Amino acid sequence: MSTDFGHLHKPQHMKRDLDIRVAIIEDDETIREGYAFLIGNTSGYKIAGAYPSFEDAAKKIVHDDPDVILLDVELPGISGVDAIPKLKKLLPETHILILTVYEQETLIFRSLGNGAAGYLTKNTPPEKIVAAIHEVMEGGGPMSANIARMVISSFKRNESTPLTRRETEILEQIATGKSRKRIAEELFIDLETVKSHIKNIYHKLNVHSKADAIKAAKDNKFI
Amino acid sequence: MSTDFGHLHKPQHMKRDLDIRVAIIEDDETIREGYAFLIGNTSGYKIAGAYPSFEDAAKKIVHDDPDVILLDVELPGISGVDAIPKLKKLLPETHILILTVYEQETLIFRSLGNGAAGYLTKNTPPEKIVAAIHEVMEGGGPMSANIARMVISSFKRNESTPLTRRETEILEQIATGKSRKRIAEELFIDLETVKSHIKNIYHKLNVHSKADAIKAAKDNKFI
DNA sequence: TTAACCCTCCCCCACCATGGGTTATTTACC
DNA sequence: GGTAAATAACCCATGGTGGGGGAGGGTTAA
Repeated sequence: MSTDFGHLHKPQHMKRDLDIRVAIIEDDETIREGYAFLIGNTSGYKIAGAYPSFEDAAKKIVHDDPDVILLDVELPGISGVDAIPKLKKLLPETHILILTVYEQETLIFRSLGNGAAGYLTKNTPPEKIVAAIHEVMEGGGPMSANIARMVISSFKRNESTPLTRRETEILEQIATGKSRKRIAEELFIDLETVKSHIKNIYHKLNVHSKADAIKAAKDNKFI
Repeated sequence: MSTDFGHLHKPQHMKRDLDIRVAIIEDDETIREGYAFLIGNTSGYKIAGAYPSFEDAAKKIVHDDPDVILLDVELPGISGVDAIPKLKKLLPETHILILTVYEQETLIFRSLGNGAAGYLTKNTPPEKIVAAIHEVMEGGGPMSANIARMVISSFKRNESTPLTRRETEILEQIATGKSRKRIAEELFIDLETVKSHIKNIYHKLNVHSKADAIKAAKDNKFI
């Protein structure tokens, strides 16, 4: 099942300790073999294994012992996103690099949340894929430009919030689960003042509950 | 106050519409002039202005009209982080690229939250700085490798959570401000079951309130 | 100097949620 | 066949939430 082009260009018995061992989990055979050929023929890199699904990988990947896994997010059987924690359990020291056509926010953030070290789209040129493998080995976090843009904008607050500074502050406190009383104490204001602010927040956001206010504010990046 | 090396290598009247206009806000004169020289002498790029502080920039930057601003986070007077929203207000279409020696998480996340389009450390080689300017113009989000690593790991969940899947799910719902009753309805389970899960969560996290549970879980990246 | 906005505080009301104790069942995976 | 997880039930006392109104003092900008 595994594919190894390492012997094509250099003797394994000499350099295998220095080579970065790369595994590929990708259901499309053409793409899988293409990456394997690319990486296997790059000096300093070696294919440790190539598998069409997580189920296939699970049987051999611990023995193949890769340093970096290139992982597709859409796989037959268990999805790539859900495979991440399972792979981390099998190989805790191995870096997982997502390589996929998908650019949906949920897939990106679920992948990174599950422990992926980087996220590349498949239009990434070969030399950048190799550079990204090197980068994860150095502790970096390689991302395609559009992925990086989405990741960065996920941090960005909405500048045109209808909430005042105090209202934003209080809504942030509410979102941490604190009671109005505790918020009042920590901000050194009266409970009645907190209640007034909350009423104003609810009016501005057109909601009638804590949960709806938090959701509206998060959706609009007011907090 | 502004520095312009554009005339050194090409006629402004011909190519100025095609050049990317770059401004620099950096208090260290040597560094500021160095970047200005680098960028001004790169084909396709032009220095629109170079200023030692936000206060100096504020007077002229709207007239200088840059496409990209290179911004230091530590400046005399108003800090670079706090200058970001003010610059965005003056020039809403302009991309802000942080260029700094600081790698503290709070500075990074506050910068990105305030609307920075990218974050580079000052050990970035000149050609990568120029590439990053190009990348923000294309809608990307350039980051130094170590910055990207910090950003990605901020998404990463803790795999060794003491909470079960259901407990994690319920604590996430609590963190959105929903009541136990509403959580029960949305998960199609009894209110008493939700209460049981919450009691177990509190025991495992050694807390005695909603707010403390949310804080403990967020601090440890259980949610 | 008004008006607008923000932050602050006060009263009223009805209703619902929270924290904690204990025990017990069913399901599912080693 | 045992352990862990998810489910549910009963008890208790306490506290918080949402919404109605009004009102004073501060700043800022037209």
